Amino acid sequence: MQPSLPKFTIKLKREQKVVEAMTSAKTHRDCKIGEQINIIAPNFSGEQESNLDRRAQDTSTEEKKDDCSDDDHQDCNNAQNQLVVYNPADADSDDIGSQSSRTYSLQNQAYKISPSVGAFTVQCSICFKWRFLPSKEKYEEIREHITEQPFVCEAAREWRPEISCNDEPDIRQDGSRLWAIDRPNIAQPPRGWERLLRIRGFGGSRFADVYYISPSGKKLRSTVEIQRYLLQHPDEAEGVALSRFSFQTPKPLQKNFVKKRTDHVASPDGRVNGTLESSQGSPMSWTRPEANAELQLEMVNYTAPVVEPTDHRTAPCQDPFLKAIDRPTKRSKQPSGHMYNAGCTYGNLQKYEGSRT
DNA sequence: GCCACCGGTGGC
DNA sequence: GCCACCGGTGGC
Repeated sequence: MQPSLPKFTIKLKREQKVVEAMTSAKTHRDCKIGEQINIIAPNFSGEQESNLDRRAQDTSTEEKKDDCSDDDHQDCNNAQNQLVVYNPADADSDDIGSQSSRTYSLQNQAYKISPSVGAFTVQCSICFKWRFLPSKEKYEEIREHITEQPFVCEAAREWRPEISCNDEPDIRQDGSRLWAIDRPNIAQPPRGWERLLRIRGFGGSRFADVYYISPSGKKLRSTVEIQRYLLQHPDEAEGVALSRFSFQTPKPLQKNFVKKRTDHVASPDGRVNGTLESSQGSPMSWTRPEANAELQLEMVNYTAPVVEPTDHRTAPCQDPFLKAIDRPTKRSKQPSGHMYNAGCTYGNLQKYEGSRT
């Protein structure tokens, strides 16, 4: 039994994807912070699912395969303490780019939700069930110390007094989301500052961007900019250490989510090096944004989602929290069909990955 | 003109 | 291959 390691999940706004982060023993060994990100896209087939929340799903009656073939999440059996950055219904949220927060009711309580990320969950290190977190702030608080202080259901009683490991998980991995591994132990932003994670579209040159919003609303995108800003705004720099800022981003499980640096640019007909790009040529199953648009989270009147012990490898998602709409890409330059082609099954993904260099 | 988003690239 | 940084650009 290897030591438990953090695992994070992020569900992307309007992308019907969950970016899930977990820490595997391997990555912990290989990486300074020992994190990876697993992204699971729409129509993700359980047959080919990752092992990200295998333990969580093991709480159901279904049987699991033990193929941890992917090097990046091979130590899936140690996936614990997962955090999920999960986006609530954003159908009415056109202010995706804004920094404003919304309030919604979660089990008769009002919680502030970041429009850029949404709701957050964490995986219990005891029962491996996933629990929603009431806020991004709580997520960041837990993430900051997730390694030395693994999350347990009991800790959720802070905002859900009745919760226990005996309750159904709030969320399970299914095929409708994108998974990525977030980084553990990222310092909470200094008081008055906000850390923003923006997920890019499929096939981009990188997976995500991190921004910090200063108390005065200035958006900063690198430590250089922050350092410069602090020098120019000493009133906001007091007690603010650069070490409090981290621009580390989650990493997608779907390895081809991010275009390789050596990848060739696809020609207009979608061909790369004479072959069709995955978005058109692979047998992936895609979810169009229009289809996703009708999927909305139901964060209001929240109760712990009751998930039947069905086979998630084939059954559609029944958890209302798993319903989300996609985050539109502002730049029309990126074909939406390409972007939403992230909705591949895991098997297809691996097949595709196998063709990568 | 602003800015969110994306790509490119140097450095490691 | 990954990260950090920053320039380009299209939508508004």
